[in-house]
Amino acid sequence: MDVMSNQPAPAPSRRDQIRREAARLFAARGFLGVGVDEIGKAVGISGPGLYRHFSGKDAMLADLLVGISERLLEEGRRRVGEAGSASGALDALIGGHVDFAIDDRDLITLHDRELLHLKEEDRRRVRRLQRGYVELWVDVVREAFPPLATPEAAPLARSAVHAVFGLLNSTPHSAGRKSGDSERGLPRDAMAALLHDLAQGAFSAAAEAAARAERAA
Amino acid sequence: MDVMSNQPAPAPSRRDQIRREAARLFAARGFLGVGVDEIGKAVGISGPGLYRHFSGKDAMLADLLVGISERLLEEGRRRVGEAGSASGALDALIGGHVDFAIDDRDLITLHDRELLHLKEEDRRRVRRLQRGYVELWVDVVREAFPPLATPEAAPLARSAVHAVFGLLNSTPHSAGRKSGDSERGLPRDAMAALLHDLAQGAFSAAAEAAARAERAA
DNA sequence: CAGACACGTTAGTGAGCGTTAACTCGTGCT
DNA sequence: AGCACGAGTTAACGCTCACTAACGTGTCTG
Repeated sequence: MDVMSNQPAPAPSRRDQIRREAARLFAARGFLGVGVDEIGKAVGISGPGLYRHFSGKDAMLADLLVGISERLLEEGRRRVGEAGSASGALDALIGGHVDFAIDDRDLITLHDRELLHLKEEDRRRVRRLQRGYVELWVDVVREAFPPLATPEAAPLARSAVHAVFGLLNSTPHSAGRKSGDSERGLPRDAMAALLHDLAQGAFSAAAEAAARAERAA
Repeated sequence: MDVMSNQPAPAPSRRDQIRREAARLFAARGFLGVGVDEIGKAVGISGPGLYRHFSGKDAMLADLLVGISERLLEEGRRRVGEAGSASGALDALIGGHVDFAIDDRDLITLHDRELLHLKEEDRRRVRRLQRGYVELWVDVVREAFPPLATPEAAPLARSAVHAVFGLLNSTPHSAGRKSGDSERGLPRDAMAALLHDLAQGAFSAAAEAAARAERAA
């Protein structure tokens, strides 16, 4: 549990507080459904005091979405770089995404729900990061499953990756609210293991489908 | 393709027009992001003329969400009733959901994105229908995969069903806009076949995981 | 023909909301 | 002491938007 490496507790800045509460509220009621007064109240200041920390409501959302996308891509690249084999890299990618999906449920929700409320510039930035992340997965998956490596199977591999993202990001719909709680649903680690298995099962099925198509041609 | 049974072409009522355009707009920009004037303009009348057909903006969304949920549940029950075996029933369920996810992308998007903007009463109604649909799947899946039929595997089966929904509903993220178009992504039937295979692969993996857990106990 | 009625129109209203302005208060630096 | 500055406060502005009111108009129907 990493009890030894207790850094001096970075003292969550007000900016981070706002990030967390804004993410929670946006996930719960949608970007347009939350007023700035409400976000202010959630962090203990009221209303326009937020403008000392963010240039506007849009900027909060942009900060959140860019942040997630960057973290996902960086961490993904790091894990792939450290892996010894293609299947090991895929395992690492799946594991990282599962952790993220379970532990940062709010952000996962926002990630594909509120993209459209960004200003053109920020949206392009997030889209580029997301595309990079997808590419990373597609490359690894195709290397890990030879039948998907043929040129004809490329669109299939890409669609399979998108579908598996949908699978992994399903946690907001199937689990309870708090982590330490025994509400409806599986305990955290069992859920993580299940998602991991489901994702691998799906990719295996995609590979088999590609192999069948190859044989038929 | 059922060319013979051409009913007198029900002449899409204005109400249906509104449904379709509202679904499109809500899916594209979010319920709170589109104004009634915009919906009006999309169907050729302007602004408050909509109130002759719906009691309010909320009522349009409620109509859409209740409609999808009812159609999914009814069609699901029908298919399960007509199937000869548990695995046949699962196939039929998957096929039905895939068709729906691909052909009614807007509604699929709304289905889990805008539920929170419903009035308490409508939301409860939709939730009950959704729960019924999930139950239908869970029962069929557990019957089709014996390792999932044990009492201990029940939460696992439920989570797997939710995850597979996420997988099947991923089409809005991975396919182009129009059906007859050859934009990025797989052609419709290939996408349908792929999703079918991925879903079955995921369920098989869930069953194997449950079998492993059983053996370990 | 009369009038009921379905289906629209434009103008207006009241509420909510993001943002800005003007001002206050503590805190550290010179 | 004096002062710049970060961090908040309340008040107000301007705009959007769902919804209502009042009014028009063709179309069946008795």
